[in-house]
Amino acid sequence: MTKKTVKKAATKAAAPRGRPSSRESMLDAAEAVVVQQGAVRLTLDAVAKQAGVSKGGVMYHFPSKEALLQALVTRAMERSYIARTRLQPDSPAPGDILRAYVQASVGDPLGNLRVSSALLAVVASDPTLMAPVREFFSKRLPSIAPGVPFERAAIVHLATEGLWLMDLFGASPFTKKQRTQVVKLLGELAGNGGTLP
Amino acid sequence: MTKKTVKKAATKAAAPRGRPSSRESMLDAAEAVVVQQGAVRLTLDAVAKQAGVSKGGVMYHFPSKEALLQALVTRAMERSYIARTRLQPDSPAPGDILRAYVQASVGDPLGNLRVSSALLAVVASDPTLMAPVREFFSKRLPSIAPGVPFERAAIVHLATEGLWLMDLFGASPFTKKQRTQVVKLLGELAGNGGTLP
DNA sequence: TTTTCTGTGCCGACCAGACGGTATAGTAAT
DNA sequence: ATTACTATACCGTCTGGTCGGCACAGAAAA
Repeated sequence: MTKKTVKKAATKAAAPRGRPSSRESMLDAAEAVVVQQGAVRLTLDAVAKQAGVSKGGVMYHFPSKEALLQALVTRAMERSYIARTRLQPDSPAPGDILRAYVQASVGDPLGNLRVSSALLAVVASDPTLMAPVREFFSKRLPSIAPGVPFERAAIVHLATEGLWLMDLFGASPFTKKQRTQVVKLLGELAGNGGTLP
Repeated sequence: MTKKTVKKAATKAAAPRGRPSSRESMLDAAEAVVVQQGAVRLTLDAVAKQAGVSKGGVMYHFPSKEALLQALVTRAMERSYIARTRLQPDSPAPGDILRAYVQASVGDPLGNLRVSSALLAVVASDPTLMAPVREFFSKRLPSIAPGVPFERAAIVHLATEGLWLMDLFGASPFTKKQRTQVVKLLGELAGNGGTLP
């Protein structure tokens, strides 16, 4: 019945003290459940099963489901922030940060699927938990496009989010080639040089 | 003893002619529940309560929850389509349809909130039901922008969806003034004349 | 006209299972 | 012994779904 797996031994030693890997793997499991079964089936049992632990194990790390959702949204924002800043040059020219944001948002569809799944689960379960996300979103645009004209930054930002949305719904109307083309154009528009055909 | 005559054709071309009241009001109730409480709380009981009927009454019109979700997504697409085509001129010039789409997507935030809530409930509950929506989305862009260069149409389309997403999350980074400015710019870009600052 | 029949629309009680959460006993390593 | 973690059992509530029945409209029969 219950398979006692010992697979967590891998990262335990490598991980710095204080941040055990099982917690992270449970968050991974939660995202996987959302991707595979939908947000309403994100239950503690489902997370436990997916993570290969018991429900008690999940409850130990997350005292309530709300705590799980909160951790989910926190990690999603962290990842989103990290993915963006990692691509940033040390001394950015105007448009560089915006371009890094575009790349981070569309460059890793699978990673972004996880982020969006986490957010999806949160809006679906408890919209009030989205407050920090709202703030995160609201502050993003201003911080993202120094030296870029407002309208240009706004359009690039919105279009990037739109592409993200399409991925979330799996409803992109673009072929691979078209998508590449659009992404390239977004990158050019992020700099001040690009123009629209 | 209730003989269930199979005469009841499912939600096909059944136009809401004869009975606009109950069924529609239940769908309204479902959307209201999602808006107010989140998609996971979209239960048959909640819909019944919101609509002021009993659960049995809901089950009479929608034999299963899946049927309810399906009706929800169908109506959402219909509304979205209607809202767009209503703004269309009789003999559209290049860019007119695209501009009508922008206006429809951005002009009625409250109506769009209902549409997006319905879709949100569906992705959350059963992602597989989104298939028709995907098709709807995929066919929209090509049909929307005849005579407009692909890249331009793509950017306008994506940015509009992005704005829609921001509204859905209640996370618009724009002030009212800025939003108006962006919408205006989108309208200009929809025609072939607009340029980016 | 009055009575009987029939189908529609809805109700309320109920069920089996799933849900979030609690309590507790256990293991392995420090 | 303490700490860090896991597993099992259980509880009260909620879930989607079933079922028998009620009210009422209109058609049919008297």
